[in-house]
Amino acid sequence: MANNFEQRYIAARRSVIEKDFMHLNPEQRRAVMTTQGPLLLLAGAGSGKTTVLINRITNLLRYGSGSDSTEIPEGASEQDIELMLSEDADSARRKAAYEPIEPWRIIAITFTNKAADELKNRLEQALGPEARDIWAQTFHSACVRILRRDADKIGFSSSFTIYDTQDSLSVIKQILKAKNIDDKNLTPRSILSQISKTKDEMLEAATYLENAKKSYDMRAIQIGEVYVEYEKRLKDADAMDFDDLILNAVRLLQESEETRTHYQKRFKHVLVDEYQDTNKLQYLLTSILSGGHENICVVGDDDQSIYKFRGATIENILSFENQHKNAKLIKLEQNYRSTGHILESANAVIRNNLGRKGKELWTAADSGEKPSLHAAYNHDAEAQYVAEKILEGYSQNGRWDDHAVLYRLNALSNQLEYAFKRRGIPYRVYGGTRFFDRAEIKDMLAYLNVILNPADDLRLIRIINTPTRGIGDTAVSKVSQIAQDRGESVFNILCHVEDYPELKAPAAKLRLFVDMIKKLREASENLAVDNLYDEIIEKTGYLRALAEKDTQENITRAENVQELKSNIYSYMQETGDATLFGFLDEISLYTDLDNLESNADCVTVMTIHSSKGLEFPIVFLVGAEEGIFPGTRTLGYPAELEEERRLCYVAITRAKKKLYISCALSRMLMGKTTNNRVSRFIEEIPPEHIQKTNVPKGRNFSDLPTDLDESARRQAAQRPIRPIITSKTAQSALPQFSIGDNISHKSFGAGVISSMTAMGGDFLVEINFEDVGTKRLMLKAASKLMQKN
DNA sequence: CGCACCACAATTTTT
DNA sequence: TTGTGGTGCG
Repeated sequence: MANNFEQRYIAARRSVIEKDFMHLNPEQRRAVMTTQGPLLLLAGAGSGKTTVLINRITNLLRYGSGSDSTEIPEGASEQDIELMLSEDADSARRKAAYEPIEPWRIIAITFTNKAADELKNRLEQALGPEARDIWAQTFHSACVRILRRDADKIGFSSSFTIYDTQDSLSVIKQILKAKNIDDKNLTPRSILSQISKTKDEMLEAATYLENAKKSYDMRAIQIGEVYVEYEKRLKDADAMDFDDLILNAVRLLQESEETRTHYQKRFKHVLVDEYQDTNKLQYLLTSILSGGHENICVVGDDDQSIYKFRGATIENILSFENQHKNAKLIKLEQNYRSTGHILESANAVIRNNLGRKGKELWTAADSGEKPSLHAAYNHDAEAQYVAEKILEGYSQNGRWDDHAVLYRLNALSNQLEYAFKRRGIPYRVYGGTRFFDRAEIKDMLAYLNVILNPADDLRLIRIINTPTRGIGDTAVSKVSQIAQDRGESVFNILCHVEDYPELKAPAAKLRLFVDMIKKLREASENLAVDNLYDEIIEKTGYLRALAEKDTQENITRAENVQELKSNIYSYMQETGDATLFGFLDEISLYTDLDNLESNADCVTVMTIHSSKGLEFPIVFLVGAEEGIFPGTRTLGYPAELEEERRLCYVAITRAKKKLYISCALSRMLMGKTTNNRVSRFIEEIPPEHIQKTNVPKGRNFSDLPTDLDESARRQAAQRPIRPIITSKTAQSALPQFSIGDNISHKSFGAGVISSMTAMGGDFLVEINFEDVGTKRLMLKAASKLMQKN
């Protein structure tokens, strides 16, 4: 009897909760309502996994484990069941909740800031302000948060600094110099990547070196020696690199029981996005965090694992069910993104991989247009073909940003850019130097870092002669040598230059520099961050130095220096208690400012890798040739080939409505011309799903009759090139300014726009300034700093 | 110290 | 072919 009552209670509760999630498909709903224990969510491309994550968290907050718990509350009664089955939805809902989870007990981990932000925003949309208490963070920022609390337990201060990759590389370069290692096979990059791998294995530097010595591996010994020194220098500088953030967080959690139990008790639910991209360390972190309750939900797609080269191990997802007993597996296979033929093509390609869980995407949408394969005469003709198809698409729906062009190799972007420029197609290439990686930004941040912490030798040396103040390499290496020998910071040595006879020559200049830093430090105690920043610009003369030459390059740099200030502003606005430390901490892990300003109507041009997670109505996949995609390097290695195939799968599944695949009969790459066959991946698409045009039947393109080549060549040459756009089309991207406008610019003051020339989706504008004369600026960047009068 | 010239190498990338 | 980094000179 009691049993029967329990069952009815549970069923009633479940049906109440289910009503809230009827907008989801059955698998999605099952995922949302599975709240207990380990859950592996295999989410195919475009299957709505973020939606599931959001709804799952909603369910946890609202109903706790009500949807799948077998427990019932004490004192549950028949009346409760009746209430839950009644029309009174509000009361029913209240009754259905079973131990609802507080938002701060949930941690959702992503890889990129972009993904974390999207998650945060969507959570807040769905749940309101209480969503802010959910830890929705990247692996790295979550680890920083954990480390800032307890870093002293593992020998760092809680205000440790974070070295980015460039910082790490310059430390390694310094070490190589000091150790006099000059080996072409031991580049700083390769050493760093070995160090990174070693950290992923959780091997101490000393242990790594020992092992290397035991096996008489000369290369490893050298790397080991560098690694030991590298670790020492970072420790001395109270610094961690990106890998250390995860590694040290894991160590901290392993070594300190207090810390470990603190988080294990705190977090009742751990969710991990893009699980196929995790490495061993990240796996460890998530399993420690979820230790005890095992409420860990990982979402991923083994078919989209494309980051093996940076340590991601597909094993994590393939063996999740072994690592976690009682793990449940739910596959999301219904695709809401692409039309039928595109999906079938993707399925047909990925089916050839062996190392996968196995999924078949399907869609309720109609089959749509077939993907097409176009073989162009050469890379030039291919780019023209793409440009024409884009113009065609634009004329149909009046949007550029419906289009994306994807390629395997960055090197393929040149031809496209050229073709787009000639036709006035506005485009944006992703993946250039990022804002925070720009030298001028790193310089300004270095100043801020040094002001906060003068013992930061790395950053101090970076700016000691930037802008130039007559302190040369010899002076710098003397000072840092002294600092090394005496075990003091460079700044300390500089404070007492007079004590060192060998520094007599540059002493005056060094003292000037130290005094400046000291004054800025004093100023930092009283000034708000933005005013301090102005003071730095003033005292260092950074902008003045840039203004000495008004090259386009320097103008852009000056603008970037100003732009950083807007970051400071927005930080200050968002944070009640804005401090210099707070600002630096926030941006140390935030690297993709560029993405924020991408709302202009442009064609997107990028690598397949960076397209993961995005979608576009019309997608072009260029360079679909053997030797490029898959690349020559991968040919003999089945595992590598499978990764390339996954990459192809990612590319295909970006397309919503139309997919244009193209290849070139002959292509020049790195100065050499080659004739390649069509990519094997494309050949794997059965003819009923793909439309081939102009594709030769022979084994090799060079089998083609030459006259066909000739006519194709002539055709390509005679194709009319649209004049550079002067009219609305391109201007729709950048509408605010036109010739003759009176404007005022933050750095240059008042002026009049005298000319505008379209350039690759942007405009080169010439402005006559009252004070500083005529300058030529790129409008996109400049428009942020100026306004119409 | 800054600039010009030459050699050399060149998947994919986030934090 | 293109971009970068190192060297040597003014």
